[in-house]
Amino acid sequence: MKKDNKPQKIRAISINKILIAAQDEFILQGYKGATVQSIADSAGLPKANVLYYFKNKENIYHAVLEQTLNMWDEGIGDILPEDGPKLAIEKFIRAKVSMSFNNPKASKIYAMEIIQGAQHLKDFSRTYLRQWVRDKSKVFQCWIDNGEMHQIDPVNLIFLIWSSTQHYADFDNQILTIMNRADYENDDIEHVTKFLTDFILRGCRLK
Amino acid sequence: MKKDNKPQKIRAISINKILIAAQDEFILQGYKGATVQSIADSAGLPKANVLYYFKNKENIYHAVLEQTLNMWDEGIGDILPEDGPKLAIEKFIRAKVSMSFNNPKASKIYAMEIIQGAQHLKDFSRTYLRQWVRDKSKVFQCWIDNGEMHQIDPVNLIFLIWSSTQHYADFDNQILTIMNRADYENDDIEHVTKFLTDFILRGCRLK
DNA sequence: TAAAAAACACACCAAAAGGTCAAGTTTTTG
DNA sequence: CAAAAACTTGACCTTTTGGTGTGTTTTTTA
Repeated sequence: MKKDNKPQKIRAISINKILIAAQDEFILQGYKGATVQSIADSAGLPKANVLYYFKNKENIYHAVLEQTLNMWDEGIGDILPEDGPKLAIEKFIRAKVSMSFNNPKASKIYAMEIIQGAQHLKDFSRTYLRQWVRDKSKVFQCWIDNGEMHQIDPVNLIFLIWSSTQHYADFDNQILTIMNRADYENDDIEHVTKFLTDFILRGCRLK
Repeated sequence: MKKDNKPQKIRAISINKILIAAQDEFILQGYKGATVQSIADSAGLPKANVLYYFKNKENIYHAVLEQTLNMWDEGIGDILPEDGPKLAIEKFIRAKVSMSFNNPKASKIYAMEIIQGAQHLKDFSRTYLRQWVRDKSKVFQCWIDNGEMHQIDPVNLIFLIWSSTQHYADFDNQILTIMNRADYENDDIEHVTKFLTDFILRGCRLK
């Protein structure tokens, strides 16, 4: 007799367990290094059961990646013309730092995928991301033209904000080791957000 | 009959071919995904020959990593008290950007290692890197105390410089795709160096 | 509550991959 | 120039792993 899981939810629960386990394994072992068996163990299911929900390993990876992209998309924040440069940048940085601290795993999966050649993300970069950068660059350029903001290359500014915020997720191991700490604490988000916001606003001569 | 390779250099040449091939394979396929056979193929040697020079795959990886760390070490630049904050930061950024554009592969190997938990680099981080950050932080702190520099958290400043410079190596695929370009060009190094130097110096109120 | 659908799980298989061996060939050395 | 050392390589062995097949149990549905 089984525990009375809400009916019709077994599938969703199992898939979720698998995806969480798979994310961990893919980060720690890489795509090839993560075995279906290790994912199954980590999810607390027999291997055959994992392959019952996902036809093969490739599909598991795709599902993890899709989940990651959704998160990326949600967490990206936005840059709205009506906010003006100062508020927009503040919001953007806050959103990205928040993402990094609250969802480091998504950031890592994404980073590894790009570093390894972006095989599965070429389309995403070529279409969605490229357009996003162009759109937001245009917003920055407007502010510059209006004299609301110092002359700064918007594209490289975006890259700088992405990299400096994601660093706290992707390189958390290194950062914690250097600071001789076991884990991030609540204060850290605020501290980093404040540091980056102040620094970058000054970089933009907005402070 | 063989080509007259400089005598006694066969070993050095073969090992070098293997390490170059291995670096590529490890980046593209990850540790587990890179096979001894694929490394051998890429190096133009039979598998058994590769295993003659390196007892096993683990050893190949260690050699690649060691090479990477040496490069990291050479390319890190330095932060000298006598340079004063402005020049020191300029030099530091220039060195790191140069590293990123001229040796992106080393940066990628390093990044993947850290993201995956820094299994092989824990010692390096715990000893060398931690001390480096502490030493250089102290230098920054002196400048701050002397009023030569705005009050800024030196540790996070170092992280920001590391991340924003390495981004151009680790994420080159994404950057190029977004900018709709096939490769970096010579101008890019200068452009990025200038952008980052100006921006970060402003962030430090040194400009 | 009985039939159908979904979920579970053991045993097995074929391919891939790490690594060994032994028999050669080339190069160095005394 | 002969013996030793270094190098080269195909064949082979063992383990791992992705994936399948088949039968059983649980859950849903009518």
